[in-house]
Amino acid sequence: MDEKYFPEQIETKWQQRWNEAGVFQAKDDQREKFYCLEMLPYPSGFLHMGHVRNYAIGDALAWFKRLQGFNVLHPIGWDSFGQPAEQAAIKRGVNPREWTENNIVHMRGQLQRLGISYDWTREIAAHRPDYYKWDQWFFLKMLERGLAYKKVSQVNWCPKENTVLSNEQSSGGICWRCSTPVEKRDLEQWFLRITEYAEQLVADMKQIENGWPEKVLKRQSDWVGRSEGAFLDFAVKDSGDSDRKIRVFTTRIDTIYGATAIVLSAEHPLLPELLKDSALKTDVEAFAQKVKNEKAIRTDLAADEEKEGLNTGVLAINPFSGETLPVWVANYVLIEYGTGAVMSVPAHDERDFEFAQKYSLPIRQVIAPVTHDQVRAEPVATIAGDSSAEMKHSFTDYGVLINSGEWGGKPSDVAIAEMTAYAREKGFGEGAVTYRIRDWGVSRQRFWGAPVPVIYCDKCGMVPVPYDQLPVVLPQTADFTGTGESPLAGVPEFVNTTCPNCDGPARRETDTMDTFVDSSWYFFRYLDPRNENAAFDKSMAQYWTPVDQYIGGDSHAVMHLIYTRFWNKFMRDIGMVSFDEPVKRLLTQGMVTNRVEGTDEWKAMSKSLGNGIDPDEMIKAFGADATRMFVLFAAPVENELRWSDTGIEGSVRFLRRVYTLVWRWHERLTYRDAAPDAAEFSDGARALRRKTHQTIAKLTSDIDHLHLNTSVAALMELFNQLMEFNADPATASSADVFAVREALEALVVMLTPFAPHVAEEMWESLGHSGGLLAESPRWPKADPELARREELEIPVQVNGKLRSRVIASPEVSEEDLKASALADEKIRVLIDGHEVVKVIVVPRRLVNIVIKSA
RNA sequence: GCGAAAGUGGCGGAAUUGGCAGACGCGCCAGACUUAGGAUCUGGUACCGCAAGGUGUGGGGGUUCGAGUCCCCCCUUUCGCACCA
Repeated sequence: MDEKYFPEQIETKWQQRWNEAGVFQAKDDQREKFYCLEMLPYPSGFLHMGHVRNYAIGDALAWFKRLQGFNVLHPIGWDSFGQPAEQAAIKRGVNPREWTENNIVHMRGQLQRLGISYDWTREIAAHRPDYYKWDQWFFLKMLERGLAYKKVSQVNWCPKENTVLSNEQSSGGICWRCSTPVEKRDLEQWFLRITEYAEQLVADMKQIENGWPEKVLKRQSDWVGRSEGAFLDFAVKDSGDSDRKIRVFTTRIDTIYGATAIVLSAEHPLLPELLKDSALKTDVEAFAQKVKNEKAIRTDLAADEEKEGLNTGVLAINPFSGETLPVWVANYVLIEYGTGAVMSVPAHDERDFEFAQKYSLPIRQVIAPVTHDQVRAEPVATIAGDSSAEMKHSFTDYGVLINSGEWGGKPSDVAIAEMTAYAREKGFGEGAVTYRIRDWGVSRQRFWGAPVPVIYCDKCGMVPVPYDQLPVVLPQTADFTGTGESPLAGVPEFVNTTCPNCDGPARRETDTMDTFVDSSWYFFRYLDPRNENAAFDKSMAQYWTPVDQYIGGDSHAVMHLIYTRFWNKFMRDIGMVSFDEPVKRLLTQGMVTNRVEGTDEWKAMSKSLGNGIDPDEMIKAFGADATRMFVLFAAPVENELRWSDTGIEGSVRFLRRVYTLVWRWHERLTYRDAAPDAAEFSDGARALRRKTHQTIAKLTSDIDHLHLNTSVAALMELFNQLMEFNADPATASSADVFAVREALEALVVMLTPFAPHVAEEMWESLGHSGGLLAESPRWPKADPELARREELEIPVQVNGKLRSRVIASPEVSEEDLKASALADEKIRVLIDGHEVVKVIVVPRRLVNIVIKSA
């Protein structure tokens, strides 16, 4: 140990030692396991502060569990397929593979300089064939089970350049390069049937609701969009023969007597047939086309535009009331949801209300508000009773049915159940659940991804690549024109192949997979990263998974985190894992922001805003330990973290002061006397020991709950108390030395999750040269007896205001506490001459004396 | 527009879940040591007031012996959704 704290020296020294000893390698042993996982990074080339925060949080937990004796798995890898590599190829002519590999080398170095305790022997990278082979394997398994399929779907198409555009490239409905209006074009694309699992994705949330942030589950549940209601068939009234029906979906069957129209989406498949005999055929078709065109243009525009519609002249019959209703086409009915047709109930739906007002459709109230109490009576006043034309708003709450034939007088919930059953009985409807989630489109017309393992043969049609021919390896390079068509299509050696079925000439699929496929199951590969015969061994999964703690940004709240749940359920169904949910606890950490120069705005660090902070520079200037500790101390993990240069200096200052204190004591502490008798401890020493054990108790619980900022604060408090104790190593009694050793050792061990390098250094110099902190369970145990306060300062209030304090022992009886409060001099002055109405005594907490004011 | 969450010193944030508001750190002020200090150390630091004392957790009301914490209304900010029938 040097006299002065030189972070750089200490950090390289311990990084080397850890590496040589292989202490972070997870072993397959019998201990209780802890799987600590951080979202794997995209190898963009540079670590940013968001990464540092993510990994510092995970590492604190990993260290904590390791020091507690758990068998900890803490791995890292690279989400290395994806656009930026291909962009670099297009712009600068670099090979995506080289670009990616170089970035990995650089970022790995950065992570190592940060000293994150990863098991590097398990490192994986999505772009390597030994990894994406298993993407392809899973794809084929899904294909076998009918969960992967091909269907025509719309893509953005620039008619001038003849290319496919991504949503981003066609923002605003025009081509990003030539400003030509974008068309929607139909293209065959691969999909994974996530909708098959929609119900489970919602239902299984119960299993994780205690470990996942509520807001993430909320977003996922919105994303799945489960909605209970009913399908209802409205018979089309036409000249005679046919028994055509229009099926609608509704969640409010109880409002059906208020339906005054049926409204179809412009893309409704039945529309052409319905219009066959209509006099308005041409007009309606023109209108429908116009709506379709408008929809094609608005890709990401807000959808609160004017509602427009047109009466088709067709009539339909309300199956409950027998009433005849006009059938309209309108722009506000979505083909993607439900059945693409709705019954329009203006009185009880905002959109229908707006539409009805514009086109003077009748508005008929059929639900009356329930008046629970007087205060809630208000809605009645705003809605007319029988003359519904007076309604100024739609009334969308549940209530009691009126004007609804035999159902009148029934509450909504009862009516919904009964009417649904009735519809089913009579054969014109049934209860139904719809979901908003749609199947996962995984086709990408890109080079830098896992090729979809499928072959097309003129004779045999679509043929899956046989399992023993996996992986389908990406060619070394391709022609990166940036046209939006799959670059693989331009590589004949790749495309041309033979049919596995008939040996005839055949072509390979040239689409690659969405990178979210790679990240859906990667953390299972860490368990068994070199396995050549399976994605992972089942027994490994049995031991290590589910993940105990997953940490990452909340930008992945829906996409990645819902795909990975889906993937797990699929793996369960094919017998690879035995549980429903892959992640027990999830933390979505807050963003790291910095002031944008010249403004008052705090925004996520980025190159383009020029407000980035380079982790390497911080490590150089302050050390990895201080950088990590600051990031953990500055804010609660889930909050936004505003960068502060002076804040990080505070962290170095703290580490340096601890270091200096250890330096002062280390020679005295390396030899141990026998433990002194309890009676030998001075008041100060007992207070120090109390603080030590209180701090141990606090950290043991705080770190587990990832309250890392308060953990660091508690360590600072313990340190402050050590300074206050102010013993001199040269003259201290052996009891004092004992107390200091206990406090200092606890402080050093508990500092490890936040500043592991300097902690190891100090641990060694305190006489533990035999073994690394990293190697054995050294987390201290709190002794509740020592942590207990010997005396309490009990606040005394008069009428709820703090007036005095009395000293009492923790065991004091309520009676005695009351008596000493009433006897207190300051209190006596205040209550003198007043009637004491009541005295509230909260044991160990406070006394409140209620008096009548004179 | 709809929905959710959150508002505590100059700043980041504590507060055992209804019981001493402001832990810890940053910043700031004063002092010490220094040729010097943007190093280090010591002390101070919610607001008003010389003080006694009073006020104080976005604003207003309420429940309670007692409210940052619970309830109602309002304001502001942030996030999510965007015609989901």
